[in-house]
Amino acid sequence: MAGPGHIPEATVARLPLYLRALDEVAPSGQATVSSEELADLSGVNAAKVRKDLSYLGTYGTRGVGYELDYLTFEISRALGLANTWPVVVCGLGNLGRALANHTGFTEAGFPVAAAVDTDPDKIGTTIDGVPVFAPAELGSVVDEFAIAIGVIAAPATAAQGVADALVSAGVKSIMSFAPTVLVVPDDVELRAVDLATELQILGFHLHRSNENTGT
Amino acid sequence: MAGPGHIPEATVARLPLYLRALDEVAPSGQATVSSEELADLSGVNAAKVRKDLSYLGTYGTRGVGYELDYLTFEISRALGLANTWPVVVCGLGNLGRALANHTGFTEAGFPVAAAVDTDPDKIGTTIDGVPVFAPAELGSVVDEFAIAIGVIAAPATAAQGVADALVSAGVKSIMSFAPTVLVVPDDVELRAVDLATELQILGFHLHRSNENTGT
DNA sequence: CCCTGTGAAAAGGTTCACAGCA
DNA sequence: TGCTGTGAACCTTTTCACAGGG
Repeated sequence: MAGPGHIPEATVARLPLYLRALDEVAPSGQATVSSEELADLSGVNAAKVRKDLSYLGTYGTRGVGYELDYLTFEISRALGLANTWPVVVCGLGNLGRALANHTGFTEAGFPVAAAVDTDPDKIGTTIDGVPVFAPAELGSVVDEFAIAIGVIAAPATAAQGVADALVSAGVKSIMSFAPTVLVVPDDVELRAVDLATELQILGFHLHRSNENTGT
Repeated sequence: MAGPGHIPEATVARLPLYLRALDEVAPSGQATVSSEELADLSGVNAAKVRKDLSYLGTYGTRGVGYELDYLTFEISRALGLANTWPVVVCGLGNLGRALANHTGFTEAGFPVAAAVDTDPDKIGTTIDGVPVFAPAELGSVVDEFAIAIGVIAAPATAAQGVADALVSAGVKSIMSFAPTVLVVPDDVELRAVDLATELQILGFHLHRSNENTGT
């Protein structure tokens, strides 16, 4: 037995890819997968796959590969997917509504249990099966639905206030789509996804290759 | 003069943050910003800011800071924001519609010029001012609207086909929200944003801290 | 004295290459 | 022979610490 002493962040970020790859292999009925097969399906290289999996402990068989069921179980466990983690979506603009209704969340074990918005017309109603509450109710919502993760889809100007409210309510994990820097305590895990930033990074490369088309 | 010999990827990914920080400082009317101020506003540390900016060439004044207007201009230029890059959104499910209507894209210089969907009821209509075309029309859409970036919001099963079509049409930058690995030629820049994966990464840390709450 | 610019050190992550077990 | 597990080399990124100009 080799316990997962400490798993590097970069590895953690790839574990979901491996899990997806394993799901794709599963229907084939094969009992084992090689690191190369996993690598192809997850878009990384085989050496990296092996090193990543070695951090979970040693689950492969030399000359054979990894047992599919067992590996799936171990990765799921490392990711905490034995539990389901209820999510509250904060802000029901275009993006917020799409997220509240996003089937991929529930499928991955993160059901959207509640939403919060400032619009009086929405408060008290149900949107796509998700009950909508006022911001002031956030604390009790977190308790009642055992919210583990807050998703911030509010405008940039409101985002820090929402983050503060989530933190006060005891939420330790936040995923933000607001195009602004959020400040949270050290013990709160924050992941920021900024769509405009992503496009600007693509823009950099577009611009670069246009420049190099000269000379 | 020190030309931007080669800018590391990690730096490129932070340039949009600095730009946003500069926008926040602008209303104050101050003429210069220090690396520390920029650092606070963009959530990184000051040494990193200085090193990053040094890759663009040297624009700061010792003892004073960076001239706000000039720095804004230089970062914008490095990111290619002098141009606007029209975007096509492929797939008008929940997420696709939200993206097509996302004001942040246009504001950042990436107008959504067109959308593509398989639904005959949507083809030929206009959704939030964005004309919708059939997948088969993608080639001509890319030409007509001078599309620079393809955003894939189609289901996982359709995503690779959409990517192939975009590549055939000559698109060199793709942003994908589909929860699957996409294969594209080396000269095509691909950024994948997987929402379920992001939540799973948060789940890992939730799980970890729960474990450590014992003993 | 203040704040930038940058070598040098440290940390983190990736790739290589091969030993070792089935 | 086949494929895992892993030390070692390598590369990227971050951080430190301070020289140097305003």
